[in-house]
Amino acid sequence: MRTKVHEAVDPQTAPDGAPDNEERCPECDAETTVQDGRRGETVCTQCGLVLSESAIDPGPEWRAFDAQQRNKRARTGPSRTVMRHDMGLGSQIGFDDQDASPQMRRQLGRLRRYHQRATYKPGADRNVARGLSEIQRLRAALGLPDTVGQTAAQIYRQAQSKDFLHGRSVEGTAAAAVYAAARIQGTPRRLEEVIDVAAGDPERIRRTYRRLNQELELPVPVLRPEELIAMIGSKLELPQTVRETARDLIARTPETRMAGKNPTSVAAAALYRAAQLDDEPRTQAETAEAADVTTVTLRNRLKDLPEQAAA
DNA sequence: ATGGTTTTTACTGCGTC
DNA sequence: GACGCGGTAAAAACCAT
Repeated sequence: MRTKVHEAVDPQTAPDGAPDNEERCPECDAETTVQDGRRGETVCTQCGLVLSESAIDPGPEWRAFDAQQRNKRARTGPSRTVMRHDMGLGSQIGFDDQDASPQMRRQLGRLRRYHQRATYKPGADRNVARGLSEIQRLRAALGLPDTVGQTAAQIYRQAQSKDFLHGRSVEGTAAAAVYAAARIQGTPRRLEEVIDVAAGDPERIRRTYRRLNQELELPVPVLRPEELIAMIGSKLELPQTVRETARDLIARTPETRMAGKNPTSVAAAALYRAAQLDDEPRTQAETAEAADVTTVTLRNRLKDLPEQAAA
C-alpha cells in the first residue's frame, strides 16, 4: 500500500530533515512509506528505520570531546511542559499498545499510577526540578523526541517517590531515566551515547541504570536483533532484500543459541551472512565496524546462525 | 569480592587477487 | 605484498551472587 506523496520529491536526493509526516523512506524504496509514529517520530512502516534527525548514530568516534561540545550546543531551551512540577493533564506515557506485551502493559499501568501519586507529593521540589531539567538537557542532546522526556520524567518521579535517590546523584539518575525511557519509547540509544553526554562517572551511571531498572521494574523491552537490523543495515547501505534474509536467518536460529549474546553482534552476523547469500557482500571488517563489535565476535556469532536462508 | 560468561585485544596462518 | 577470512589465547568487561 502506498500513501500519497504530495510533493514533487526528486527521487535522487534524500529528504534532509524535512519535518513532513509523509516521506519516502530513503532505505527501502518504492513500496514503503513513512508514517508519523505515535511517538512523535517518523518511522518507516516497512523497515522500521527511524528518520528523525540523529536517530541513526552519526559516527563511531565521538567519545569525550565531542560529547562536551554537544552539551554546549544543546543549550536550547527545553519545552516547559514536562518540567512543570504539576505536570497536570497532558503527561501520559505515550506507548503503543500494539507491540506491548501484556506484561509491559501492566508495568506501564503501574508507572502511570506512580506518576499520579508523585504528582502532588509536597516533598518533591528542588531535586525533582534539577532532575527534570537535566533530563531535558540529555533528551535534547541525544536528539530524542519529547515523549521520551515525558517518560523519563515519570520514571524520575517514581524513583524519587521510592527514595531511590538516596545516595545517588541527580545527574546519574536522570541519565539512567533517559536511557530507559528511550528504550521504552522505541527510540533506543546506546548506554554509551547517553553516558557521553551525561555528567558523572560512567560506571556509576551503568550501575544506577541497572538498579533503577530492576527496582522500579521498568518495562524496558529487550533489544531484539530484528530491530537492530534496520539500523546496522542502513549504515551498510544494504538493500531491503538483504535485511529480509537477515531477519529470516535470525528467525530460524533457536533462542538458546542467542541467549546471553550481545544482540547487536547477532544482528551484525545475520546481516553479514545475508549479504553474502544475496550477492551483496560486505567485508567482516565493515560489518563489524557498523555494529560496533569486533570481527572476532562477528565470526563467533556466525557459527550460531544457519548457513542458508529459507527456500 | 568472586566466579562464570562474553567480548576484545593481539597475533598467526592460509588463500587469493 | 596486501587483503579478507578463520582461528586461538589471554586480558578485559560484564553481570549475578
